Amino acid sequence: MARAKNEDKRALILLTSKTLFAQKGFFNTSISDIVSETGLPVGSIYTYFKNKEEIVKVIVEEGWADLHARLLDHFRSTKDPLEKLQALIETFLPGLFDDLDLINILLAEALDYTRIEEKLEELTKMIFSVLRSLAKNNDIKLEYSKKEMEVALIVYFLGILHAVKLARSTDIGVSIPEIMEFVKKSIEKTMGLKV
Amino acid sequence: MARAKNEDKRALILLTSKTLFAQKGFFNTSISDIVSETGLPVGSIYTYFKNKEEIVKVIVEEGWADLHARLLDHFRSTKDPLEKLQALIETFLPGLFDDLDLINILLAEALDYTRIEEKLEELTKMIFSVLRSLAKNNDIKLEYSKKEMEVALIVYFLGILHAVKLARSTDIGVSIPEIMEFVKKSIEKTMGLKV
Amino acid sequence: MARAKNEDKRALILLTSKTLFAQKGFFNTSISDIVSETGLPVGSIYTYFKNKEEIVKVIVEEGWADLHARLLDHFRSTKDPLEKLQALIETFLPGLFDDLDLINILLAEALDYTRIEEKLEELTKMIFSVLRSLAKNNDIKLEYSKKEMEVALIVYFLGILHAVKLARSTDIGVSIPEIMEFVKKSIEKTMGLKV
Amino acid sequence: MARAKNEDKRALILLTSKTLFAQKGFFNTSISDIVSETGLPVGSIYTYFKNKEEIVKVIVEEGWADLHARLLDHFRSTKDPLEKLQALIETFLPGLFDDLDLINILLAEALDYTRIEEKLEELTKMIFSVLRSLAKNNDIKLEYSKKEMEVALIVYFLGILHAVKLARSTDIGVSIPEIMEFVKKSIEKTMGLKV
DNA sequence: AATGAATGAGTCTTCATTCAT
DNA sequence: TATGAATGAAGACTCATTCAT
Repeated sequence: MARAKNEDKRALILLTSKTLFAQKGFFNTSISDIVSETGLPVGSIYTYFKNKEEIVKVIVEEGWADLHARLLDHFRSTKDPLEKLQALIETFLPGLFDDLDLINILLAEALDYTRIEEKLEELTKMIFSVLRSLAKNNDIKLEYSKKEMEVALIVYFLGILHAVKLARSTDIGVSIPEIMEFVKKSIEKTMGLKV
Repeated sequence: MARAKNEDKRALILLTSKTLFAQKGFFNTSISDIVSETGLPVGSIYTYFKNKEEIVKVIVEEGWADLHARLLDHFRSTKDPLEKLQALIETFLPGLFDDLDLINILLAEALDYTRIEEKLEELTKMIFSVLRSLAKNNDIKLEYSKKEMEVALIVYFLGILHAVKLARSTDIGVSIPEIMEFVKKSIEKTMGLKV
Repeated sequence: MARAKNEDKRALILLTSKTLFAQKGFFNTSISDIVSETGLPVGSIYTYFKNKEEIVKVIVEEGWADLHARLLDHFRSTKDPLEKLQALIETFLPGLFDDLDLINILLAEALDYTRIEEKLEELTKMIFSVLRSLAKNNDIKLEYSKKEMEVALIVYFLGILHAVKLARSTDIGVSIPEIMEFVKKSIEKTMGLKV
Repeated sequence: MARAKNEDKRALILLTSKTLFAQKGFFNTSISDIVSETGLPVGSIYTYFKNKEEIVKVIVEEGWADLHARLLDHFRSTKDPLEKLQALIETFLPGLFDDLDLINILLAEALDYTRIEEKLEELTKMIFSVLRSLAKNNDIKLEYSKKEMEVALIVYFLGILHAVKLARSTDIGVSIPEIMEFVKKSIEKTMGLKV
């Protein structure tokens, strides 16, 4: 009885807000902007979300969960660490780069709204374990300690995200394929193998 | 004298705003916060700056100019590219890392208020020319093209800044000295020499 | 059976609302508060009551009717005006004082939602007639005219209620037994007899 | 320099709000009502008061302080306790009754916004000391203990205020002069003297 | 009848900027 | 020039009530 909560509306609010937050920033996007853009009445925003802050939080949380799940899928589809690495580079990263809105939000506001450090740690661990297996399998002597790898991965990941963001929104003179190429070459150099 | 007093006020506004913007963000800092913190009357803020936006712009612009000048000073103090590189690593970077407030502002809001891409380009060019001389002087065959170096420098620079920011404000499990160490090692690996 | 269930719901709404209105006030109590506290669906509130206002009105109306009925019962149980007076003082007043929630609502909002003056008049008449019979029976010469008695009863009644309210909710330094004692002594003084 | 805060505006806001609060109640009076009625811009309300709640608090606080001061003046103007009592009855009470708006606010909302019990205690002490001197001077044996007097004064005061409120706003059948008369007679009875 | 999502007018409050003094 | 009161559009959010299911 009574109307059931409408999943489509929730999704519409999230999608619209994500675009707006990415374009204009969280603070420059008003609830009234979201209302105009979605065509929903103000009240409806609040039947689906406690407040404006919760909207960003959910965008980040669900966006990240999605990325994470996709990566896990790729990792589970093979045992070979090299294939895992390839999946990471050829499928996961481009997929992530497509979600520029999420990247924007993550880099701009996520710090205040979600534990970004936990997410980075999750990711770092997964990649580190792949690289280690890869090294083991191919008899590669890694020149970096665990801690060094950790630092490297964090710096790379944040750097790549930010570079992609700038690549799309400014005249930085660097393209996304070039960034992809850089990532690939770096890994190849570090691991001494072709991907 | 009166002039000096005015400069003091301007500087006070900039310093206070910088701290506040870095701590609470641009949008969560009100002019009235700046007024309370500086003890100046509201009107004064507007005799020194056109509006709130101009305050961030000046903070970023002057902050960057300062960094840039410091780097140039170091570069001019020697002809030896290795010494230049060392100055970069041992003086410039730590100096930059000390200005965490500026880093915070640059990464969070700068995009909207200043041409960060131009600044990155400036920096990239300087470093690139150092590395090239270094390679030439030491007969190192650089394995990266100019474009690749550009991409690499951008990714590294942004990644390092963001990592430092996170290192200070969250529990990311990575310290600034570790980040410094990573930078050094990366350069040594890439250039095949000790710094 | 189904009917009984409905009566239960209606009663639950009234009881819960009464507590909430007394605790937080009518305007600080939202329908949603009543919903949370009762566990009933919002819609149910509106199948039992036209709107929020009607809930207070019913609380006051039924609460008063109950008090009135109890008083009448006591009065009917005896012919002796002295016993009536005693019933009034020893049973009715303490009973009323126990319904602090009703007192709170009556004093705070009743004016807007119910004809409190009619209720006061009803009560005043009953008490006045008791006192008159008492005076007659005991050959007491009342020093107050009818009008004066009316004023006195109104002032006393309102003053007592408000004092009880304050006694319970603030640190007024006066207890309910002390108020009871004052009432008794006043009547004894006025009527020149022991109760 | 700059405009000085305008005492007239502050007074206008207080006066207007007092009337509105008394007429429609605190919760039924919106800031926007105050704005319409005063003709001031919204912002101005907030340059003079922190928020809506502060407006009531100030109304009550300043209103009470005024009453209190007036009473003190009367008390200081004479040493004779009988004259003090007369001042109380013939000047202070009528003055208070004229400020019906304040009475309304005091009885309706004061509990939540001001320590009404402290105010009652202040008043009670003053009156009690007058009555005691009076008793002493005239060799009257007071039949009430200090505590009893306290209770009596509280009940009387609250009862009178509430009765006056009802007398003005409803059809309670009792007039303010009649209430005044009752007060006078009660005191005369209790103290055994003419006022 | 029962339900609870839907609605949007209305709430209080903020705040960058202006301008009278 | 220095000041800080004045301004009002815009902000996020609430909530009694309705009505589709």
